[in-house]
Amino acid sequence: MSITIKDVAKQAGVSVATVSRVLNDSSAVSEETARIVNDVIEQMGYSPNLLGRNLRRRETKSILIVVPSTGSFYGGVIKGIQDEVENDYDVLIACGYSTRSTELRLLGMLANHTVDAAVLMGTRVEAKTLDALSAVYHIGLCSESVEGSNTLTVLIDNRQAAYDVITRFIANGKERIALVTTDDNIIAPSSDDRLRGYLEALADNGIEVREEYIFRKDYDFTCGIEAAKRFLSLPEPPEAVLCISDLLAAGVIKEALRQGVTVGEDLEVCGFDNVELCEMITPMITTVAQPAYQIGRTCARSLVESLRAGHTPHGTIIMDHEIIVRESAKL
Amino acid sequence: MSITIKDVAKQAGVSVATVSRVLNDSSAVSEETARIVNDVIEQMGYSPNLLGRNLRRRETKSILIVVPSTGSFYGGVIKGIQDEVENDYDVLIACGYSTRSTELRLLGMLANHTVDAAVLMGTRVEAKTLDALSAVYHIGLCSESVEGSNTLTVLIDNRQAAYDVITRFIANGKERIALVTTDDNIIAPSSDDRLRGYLEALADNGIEVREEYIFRKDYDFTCGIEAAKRFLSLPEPPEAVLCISDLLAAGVIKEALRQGVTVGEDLEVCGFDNVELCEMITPMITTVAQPAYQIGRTCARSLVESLRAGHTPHGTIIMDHEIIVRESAKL
DNA sequence: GGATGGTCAGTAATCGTTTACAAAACGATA
DNA sequence: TATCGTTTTGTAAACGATTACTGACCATCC
Repeated sequence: MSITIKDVAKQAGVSVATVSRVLNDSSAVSEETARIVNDVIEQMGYSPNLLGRNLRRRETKSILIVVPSTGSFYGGVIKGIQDEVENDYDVLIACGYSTRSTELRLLGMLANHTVDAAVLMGTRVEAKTLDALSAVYHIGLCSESVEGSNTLTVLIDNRQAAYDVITRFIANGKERIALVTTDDNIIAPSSDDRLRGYLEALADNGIEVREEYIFRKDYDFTCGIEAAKRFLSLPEPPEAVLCISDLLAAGVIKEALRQGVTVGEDLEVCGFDNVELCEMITPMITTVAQPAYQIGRTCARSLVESLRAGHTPHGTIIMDHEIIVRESAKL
Repeated sequence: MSITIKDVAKQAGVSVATVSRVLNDSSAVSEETARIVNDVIEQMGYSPNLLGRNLRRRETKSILIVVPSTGSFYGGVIKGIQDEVENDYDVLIACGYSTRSTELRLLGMLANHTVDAAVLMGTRVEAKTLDALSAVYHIGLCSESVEGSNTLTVLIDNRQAAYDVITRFIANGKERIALVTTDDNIIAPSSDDRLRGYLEALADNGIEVREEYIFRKDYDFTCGIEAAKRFLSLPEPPEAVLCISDLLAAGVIKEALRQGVTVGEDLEVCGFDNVELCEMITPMITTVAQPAYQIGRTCARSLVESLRAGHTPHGTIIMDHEIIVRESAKL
């Protein structure tokens, strides 16, 4: 079938050990022999079977990224991880589809030695299970924490980010400020934190919270449309809206435009994540940017270091967020 | 270190062969023994080392998808592949970043037995190399062909799709019809086919081709903006534009709006791919939908079948496209 | 000339599984 | 009881690599 190290050895007239040495350190092998072996390898098109190698070495030099969906926010994080590990590790991506069983199945790749480490971007796995796993395996979370877990987590201060946006809305004279968020705080505890920031900012500025200004449903575009419909049908519609994702913001904007509301004037809209979409729609979306690339790199660095050091990584790393002002909100 | 089959065997007081049998067929093992072994496995939290297993079995039961970028068009194809192989294969995704060397490195996973098959969505690998690889390994292409290659390819008839759109434009009385495409026909031969369809449709309807109506640059949003700027500065600007991606269409629309042109009336714009973005921007984008999910499933099915049958798959499979009429073009 | 040391290469054990083959256990039959 | 089938189990050889250990070979030095 496939060409193995044995075939190369035979062809080159040396032992498999020598071939292996050429493949690796090549220190204790004469130049002449190395040349011959390399020629044979070249000529036969030999490529070492990583199963054999990894089994023996007890490591795979690859890391797994579990994304909840094939959406586009993750691109930055993935690139960051990729760049950080460069030639040291292969990066594989798998989709967990936000279901616990799929996620656990994927995390099983740690146990069965398919990968050396895993990065999750939001998960349905509970803190207890996660902590049990991350005590033994190298696991990192990006952008989304898990309430009560000590697993390595790299993310922004979501409470503060929301607090900042609301504060700026208020500084600009807005008082009727709404929030569009998700009711699924299992997979997105960040939305809880953002809600908290929203509430605290209002409280700190003596503005009372109006339950009708908080729309909770799901992450996506259509929910944004729904939210806008609700808000705009209110006797006193909000003057500003913070959405916990850019997709939601896009939905709000679309519906507002449809109803003839001037977004950026009559209604200010701020999103979250700074996905590419933000610059594509008219008006362009003002948003809170997460340093996705840096989050990825930082998480990967921790993972690789701990892999090298032979322990598992823990704790939370907070990265800086940034408010990017475009057209949909002046801020 | 990790728990192995030997540990389980010892603990259960049986041989490793018996444990292995319980793990697999479990046919020739008594119920009593099976129960004991399963209990021990459960209790010790044993999970078989896939490196050992795969090495022995000479297969990994996993397939690799190489995407050119982390963009969102691929979601559908990925889901299709995923669903088709369900519990039979793990699906791993890696990003080739449209560089030949990265792609080749990833395809090396076939040679080193990390995966059983690979799916590419557009590649920079040349036909010769690709054919050499696909003669030995299980490789499939989705959505983008490679000129002159016999590798299994699943895609729509891009020439026909463009032809259809242009024909409909003409039927609606448009004569000044532009095209926004890429000049990179290595990675996207589909754009060549679409160009051909555009030209043929014009020719078949006796409309002369105007070189200034063809904008060639790149795939993305900003190129769409550039294209619109060019078109709209022409003494006779086009009445309709076909863009070979939705992102380009979004760019064209954005710039047109900025210049006060009513998209869908003064200027009709049609995109390609039917990404989620289409419904998000105002006006919503009329586009050519590829049956991404079906493309993925079909490709995966071929791959799995040939894997089972022990040969490599070849040839081209054409799927139906569909024009989805929204607001940016009446068609 | 024999002891010493340094290079270079080979032998064989090992990583964790699966599985062909052999052997044991067991009940049934003569 | 001896024999014969059937289960059921164990032994050991793969799978393809790495690497500790050993030894061959050669040059150097006393």
